Amino acid sequence: MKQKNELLSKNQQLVFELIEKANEPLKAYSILSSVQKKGIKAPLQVYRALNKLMEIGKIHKIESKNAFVACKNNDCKISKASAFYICENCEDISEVNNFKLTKYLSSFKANNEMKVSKYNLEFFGICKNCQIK
Amino acid sequence: MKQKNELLSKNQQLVFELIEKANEPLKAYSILSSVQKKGIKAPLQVYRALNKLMEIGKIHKIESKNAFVACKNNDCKISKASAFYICENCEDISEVNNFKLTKYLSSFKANNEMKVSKYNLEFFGICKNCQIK
DNA sequence: TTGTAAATGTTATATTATAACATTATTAAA
DNA sequence: TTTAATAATGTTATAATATAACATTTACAA
Repeated sequence: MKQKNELLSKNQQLVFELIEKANEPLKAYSILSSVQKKGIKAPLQVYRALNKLMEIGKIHKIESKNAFVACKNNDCKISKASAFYICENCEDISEVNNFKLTKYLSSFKANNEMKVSKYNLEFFGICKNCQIK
Repeated sequence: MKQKNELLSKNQQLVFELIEKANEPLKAYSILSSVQKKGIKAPLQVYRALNKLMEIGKIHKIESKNAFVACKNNDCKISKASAFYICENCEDISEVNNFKLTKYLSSFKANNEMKVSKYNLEFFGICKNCQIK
C-alpha cells in the first residue's frame, strides 16, 4: 500500500512541515509568505505542493475557510474521508476522530444514488472552551 | 416560526429566482452577468443577496465549488444542515434528502466536543448515470 | 414622525487560484 | 547507461472569488 510518509519533494516538504507544525489551519498566501525565505517565490508553487499533499492524504482543505490542516488520522485509508469541528466563536478547528462516524459515512448509500469515494464534512458550533466563557 | 418564504427584497428575489430555476449550482459572477439586465451592477450586490439567502436557508453554498443551489428540503428546520452528492465525472450535484442521515448528523456528539448548530457535508463519487456509461 | 435596521448603490481593492510555457529532476525500462 | 516518460520546478501574467468603505434609500415598528 502506498504510504502516507512517502518521500516528499523539496517544496512539498517545506509546505507540509509548516502546516504540520501550525496549530491552526493555514491559508495558501500565509504559507507563501512563510516559505519565501526558503526559496518558494510564487503562489503556484505553494498551490502545487498543497494539491499534491491533499492527493496523498497528508493534508486536508477546510473548504469553508480556504485553509489547510495536516491530517491527524494517521491511517491513509481514511485520507479521503475528512470531518471537522469548526468553532464559530473562536474559529478553532479540529479534526473529528470518530470511528463510528467514519464508518457510517464511508458506507453511506442512499437510494443507490452514488458510489461514494470521498467525503468532506464540516460541523459548525461553539466549542467546549467557548461554552464555558 | 420564521418562514422560509418570507418576503424577499428586490435583489434577493432576482438572485433567488435565478438559482431556483437553474438545474445546476450557479457561481456568483455567472449570477451577476445574468441579472445585469435587471439592474444589479456590482458583485457586492450579488454577494449580499447570496449571504442573506443562505442565512434564511433558501439556498446553500457548495463550498468545494464556490457555487450556490436552492434548498430542496422544504423544511426550514433543516436549513442549517446540508448534504450533497457531487459527481466527479459529470459535475452533477444533488442535495441528499435522507432523514436518517439528517437525524444522525444533527444529533451527532463526539466526546462532547462541541454543540453542533450547523453542518455541511459533501459526498464525492460517480453518479448513477455516469456509472452506466 | 421619527428613529433604527435592513437593503441598496458604487468604486476600489483584497484574496484565492489557475493558465501557459520553459526548464530541470527523478525514475523505470530498454 | 542511455533514453523516454513522468513528476516537479520556476516564472510571469491573469482569472476568479469575495470584501472594505462609504453614501444613500427603503421599510417599518415605536
